[in-house]
Amino acid sequence: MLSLKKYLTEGLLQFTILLSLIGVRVDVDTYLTSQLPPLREIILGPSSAYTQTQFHNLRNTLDGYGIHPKSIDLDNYFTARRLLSQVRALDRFQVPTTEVNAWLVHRDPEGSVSGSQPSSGLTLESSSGLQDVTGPDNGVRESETEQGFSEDLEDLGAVAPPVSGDLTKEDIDLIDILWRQDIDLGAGREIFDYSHRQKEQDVDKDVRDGAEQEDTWSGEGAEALARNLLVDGETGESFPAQFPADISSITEAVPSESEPPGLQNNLLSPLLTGTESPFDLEQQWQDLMSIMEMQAMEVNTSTSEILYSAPPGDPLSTNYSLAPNTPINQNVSLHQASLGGCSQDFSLFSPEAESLPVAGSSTLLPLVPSNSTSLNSTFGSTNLAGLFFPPQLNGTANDTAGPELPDPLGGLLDEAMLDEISLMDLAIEEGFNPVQASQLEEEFDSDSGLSLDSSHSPSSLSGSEGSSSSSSSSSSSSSSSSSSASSSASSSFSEEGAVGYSSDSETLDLEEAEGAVGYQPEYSKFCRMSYQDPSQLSCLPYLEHVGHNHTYNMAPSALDSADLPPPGALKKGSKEKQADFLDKQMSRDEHRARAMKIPFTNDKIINLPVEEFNELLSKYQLSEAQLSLIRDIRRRGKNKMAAQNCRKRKLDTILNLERDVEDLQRDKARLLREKVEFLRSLRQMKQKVQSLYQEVFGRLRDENGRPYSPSQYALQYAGDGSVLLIPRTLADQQARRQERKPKDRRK
DNA sequence: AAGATCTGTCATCAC
DNA sequence: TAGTGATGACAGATC
Repeated sequence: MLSLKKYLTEGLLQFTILLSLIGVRVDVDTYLTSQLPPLREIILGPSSAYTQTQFHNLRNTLDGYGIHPKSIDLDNYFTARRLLSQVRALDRFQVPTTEVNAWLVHRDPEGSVSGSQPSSGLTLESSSGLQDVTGPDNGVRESETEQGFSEDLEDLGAVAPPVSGDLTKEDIDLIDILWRQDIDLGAGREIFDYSHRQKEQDVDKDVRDGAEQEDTWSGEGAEALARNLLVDGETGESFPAQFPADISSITEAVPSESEPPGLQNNLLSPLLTGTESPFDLEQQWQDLMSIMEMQAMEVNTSTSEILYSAPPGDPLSTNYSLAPNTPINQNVSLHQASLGGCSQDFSLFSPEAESLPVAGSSTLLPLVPSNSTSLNSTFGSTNLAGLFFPPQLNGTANDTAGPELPDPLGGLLDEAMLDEISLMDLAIEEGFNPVQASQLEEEFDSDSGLSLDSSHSPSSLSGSEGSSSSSSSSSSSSSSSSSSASSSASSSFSEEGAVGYSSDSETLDLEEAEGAVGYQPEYSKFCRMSYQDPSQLSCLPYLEHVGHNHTYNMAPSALDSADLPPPGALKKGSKEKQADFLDKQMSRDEHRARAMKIPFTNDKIINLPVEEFNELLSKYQLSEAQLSLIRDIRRRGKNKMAAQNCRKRKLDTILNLERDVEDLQRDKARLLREKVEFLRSLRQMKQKVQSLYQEVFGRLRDENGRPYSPSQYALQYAGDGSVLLIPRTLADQQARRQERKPKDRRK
């Protein structure tokens, strides 16, 4: 059951991730439910995170009755609906339960939705607009899929500058990989270079086809987005560009000096696309959770901090205190809040600019992460503002962190991240080999253990041994089984006197044997294993250099037919040479048998069954010395073959172990690569959630229509699933409590 | 000639 | 108990 689960999970997850990366939504949940209900339990388990999110309350609220009676107008309705859709879409972050208890959002009178966006509110219904967003996103994702993987593979073999004297080169390589991943996730230096961004924007624009230009974004919003959307040069990922100007009045509520690069404006959210979203976060999240469940790695926080501490303020380096399956309610109860002017009905989570925190005319909310302690609060019941607005509060923001974003999912991803990190730790501790990663690159999609042999040096053992025991190479526990199988094969071979461990000789390919230059044991072993069969010996002239030719069991007659030229070719003088040659070919026991005039061959002496052997002895009148010699010959002969079998078995065991090690290293490299991808996805999800928070918070208005200051208020997920706007001080207190709880639990 | 490797043999144990 | 297989150890042969 467990193995089946692992197998299915691995395969389906990889396939699903691949599909999702190329823009195809795969509803695994539906598939599993409709077609293979047991598989759902097998793969996901009864407590799976695939539990459908309940949006009933949300929908009910949306469909007419949840709108604040004081602000019932179409714009507000659409705005509210859009925001709620975004909240709904949080489900794809695999937040188990989502409800909206209340929706007390005021429409800011002066806020003109249609003012800056002609198609006010229509963006919600504009499928074309959404698709236009997903279109380039697909391109981005595809490119990321290709470049990302290749880059990861390149990174796996990359050489990083020495970090610590205690670290090995492989450790450094791994750290470098992760560090590059952080950069890829939006921390590129290009963010701070506006001219450079302009170039990349141009390139990005060129990439986009004309269809996109026809979308509903063709107005200011689209241009703004185009100006600010950057595509990572390496990964193809989009990340926010810092907008130098064009900051709306809403930004006054937020200190601009701590703003992260990037704008939140003009972000068409994939969350609004519903099931059409190419970037199915739910899917990825579920995949991630399944993978992590499968891996069940040990948590190692300390090492993880080392691993992810390279980029300052890296969300990955923060502490996560919430279990992955912790219920996270997304009920949006924006009590006492008014919805600000939706001057632009942009969306939050454009795949292209998912990390754009603030938009031109929208609220500019700083997303620079502060010290990690503010991120320790759990997602479910603590201060969200502590996650999103730490800079204003404690002033410890690191401006250089720029794209390093706070971690709205920090708590949510706590254990998951730790598990993943621990996996990385394990990989590092066990000495992940970049060379193996490069090998992995060559056989990226190949799990065949045999392919690895191609990368071995000619002097490697595997050249010939890979073929010698290929039948048992795929099994990790094949040492004993292969030995027994080979023994059985040898028994069938023993009729002709070759009671050898003959698996090698039976499976060895001549070409492969030729390729096994430098490993003479295999040659000689092949010779040994087959020398009892004269035909095999004679057909292998290249084995002549092996001087060991102990035709121990071979009768002189057999040697005649096997090793000597045809009788017609013999000259008179060569008979003596032939006799000498035969004498040399004979073993000591054969010489002794000949000297003692044993009337039958050593082959019979050795290989006959006991009954036949005794019967044979009874046929002749043999002296005591002859009988003793015969028994010694039989004993030595059998022991010789036993020794051969023993050595062969020992060698096979070693080879199987070697192969198992290779397989494990390959699996480790694969898991490591998957982890890197998962971390990337996690980062993206965090950025999206963070953007959503900013959007929601930035649109809140008090009774006077003024935006709430992020330094004074914060959004908080309550335990019942509602989202509350609470004073900052209260939120901080709760955050501290949440920090203590996990510590107490650990104690 | 020395070292490595292969092979046969012996001793021993276990079945 | 004898026969047989497995295996460590040793020594000789060969490269």
